[in-house]
Amino acid sequence: MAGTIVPQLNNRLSRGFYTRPAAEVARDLLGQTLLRVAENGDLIGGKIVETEAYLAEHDPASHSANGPTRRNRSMFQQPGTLYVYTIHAKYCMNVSTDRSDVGSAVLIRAIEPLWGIEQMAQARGQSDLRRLTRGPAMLCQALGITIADDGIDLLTSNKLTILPGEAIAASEIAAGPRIGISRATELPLRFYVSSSPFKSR
DNA sequence: TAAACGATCTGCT
DNA sequence: GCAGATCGTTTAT
Repeated sequence: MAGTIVPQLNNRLSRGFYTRPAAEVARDLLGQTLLRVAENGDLIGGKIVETEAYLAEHDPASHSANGPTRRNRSMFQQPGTLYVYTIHAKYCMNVSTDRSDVGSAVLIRAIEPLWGIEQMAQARGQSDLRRLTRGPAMLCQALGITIADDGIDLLTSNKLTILPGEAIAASEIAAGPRIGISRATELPLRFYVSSSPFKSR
């Protein structure tokens, strides 16, 4: 069982992994391991099964479309920086990609819970495995990620990182329109593992 | 400083 | 499946 394998924190995805166009990073994050290290050392996380790319240029749906602001500044930090924002009174997490100065990121929308399921259930006030991390705000609540985590570096943080996971077969990877946006709705920048019951739709 | 708007979720049918 | 809650950020006055 995958959940019994203890993740090795010294084996993180590299800076170079994130230093590529957002769509590539979004696709390649599928299957990787998102891991939260709790205050008491508990490991909480799982396999990334759904992401969305927000591009550096010509993407009116991106928070960075009108340049840097106080809110989106983490998108303009070095690749691998966490960008947490509030929307509808909830939190969503992204990872900065591409180059520091262009403001692109990948939204992590859903994971398959593998480690710390008890802790996630408690944080969510919900025992149904399929309703623990099935959307960006649910995911943040399950992992205890808040606006206070905005700007942390996934390559050096002791609290949150991404490790290499299992490879996903190309035939299992699907792309489609991003969810919940009103502009650039036609671009196929949402990527997901088509067979996973943990993707948001 | 006021108003509008979401990269959403939950509860109820 | 859908209507309604929700509140920080942005943009306009």
